[in-house]
Amino acid sequence: MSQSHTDVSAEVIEAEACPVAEVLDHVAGKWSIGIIVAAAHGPVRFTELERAINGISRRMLTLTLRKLERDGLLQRTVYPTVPPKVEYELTDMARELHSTLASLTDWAERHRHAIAAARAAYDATAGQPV
Amino acid sequence: MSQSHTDVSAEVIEAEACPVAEVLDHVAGKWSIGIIVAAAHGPVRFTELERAINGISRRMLTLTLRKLERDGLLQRTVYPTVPPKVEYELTDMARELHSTLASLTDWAERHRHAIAAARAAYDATAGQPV
DNA sequence: CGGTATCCGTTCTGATACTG
DNA sequence: CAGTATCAGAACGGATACCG
Repeated sequence: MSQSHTDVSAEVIEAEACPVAEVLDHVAGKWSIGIIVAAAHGPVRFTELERAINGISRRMLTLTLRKLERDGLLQRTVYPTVPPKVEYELTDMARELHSTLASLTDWAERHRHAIAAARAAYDATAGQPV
Repeated sequence: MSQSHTDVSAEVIEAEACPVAEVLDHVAGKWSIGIIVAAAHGPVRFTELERAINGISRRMLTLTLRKLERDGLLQRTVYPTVPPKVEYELTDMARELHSTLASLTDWAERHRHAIAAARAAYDATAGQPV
């Protein structure tokens, strides 16, 4: 990093954007948020998540779960019972993230329509339909 | 929405996660955040962004710029001067987002080490090195 | 200056099938 | 119940070259 701070902007990018981008890269997977939200109110089991998220494949659920676990956002607990039982619970860190995500949710909700409108306008103006 | 609230989780997902996921899908591109941050302190030109973000290709810059513009996050102004001049500026909506992103940045900074540690621990425990 | 077009490798996702 | 394995297709991202 820092190969010659010829201009200030570059520093801003490196100082602010990188950490977030890195985190978001892990949080912004197509399903991560859904899982964090679903696990926010307590430990959840694999199948519960599968049903709750509706649309996610077993594969993606597993992959996303692993990624979140690896990043220390999810704690995985295995109960060696006869029918296997595994519970996923948010770590403190993730719970904080969940709170933080709230303002983003809020922003998203508040501007959802504006975004949709902007998109429609853009498509109508720039990408003249066939 | 609401296809039969058999269980609460599903509703939470549909009510909260979807809009955010949708938004984050647009904001979480590898470069979107960088551009938003870089444009936060005023209108920027194409080339400025290209230099500021360092590592981005012309193609990705254009694509990301278009995406953000389409979503109404960026306003593109073309000055029909002899050497073409185009400026990109955050819309009010995007400026709000930028503020919101701050808490996420904060979270990321505060837990960066914890995440790295968790990852290292996970790799050491679960994915026994060759 | 500010793009667009094309090629190409990598990553992400989903569908399906099998297992401890 | 809670995964893992494999495969194929779509989307993403980078490099390069050309254009108004």
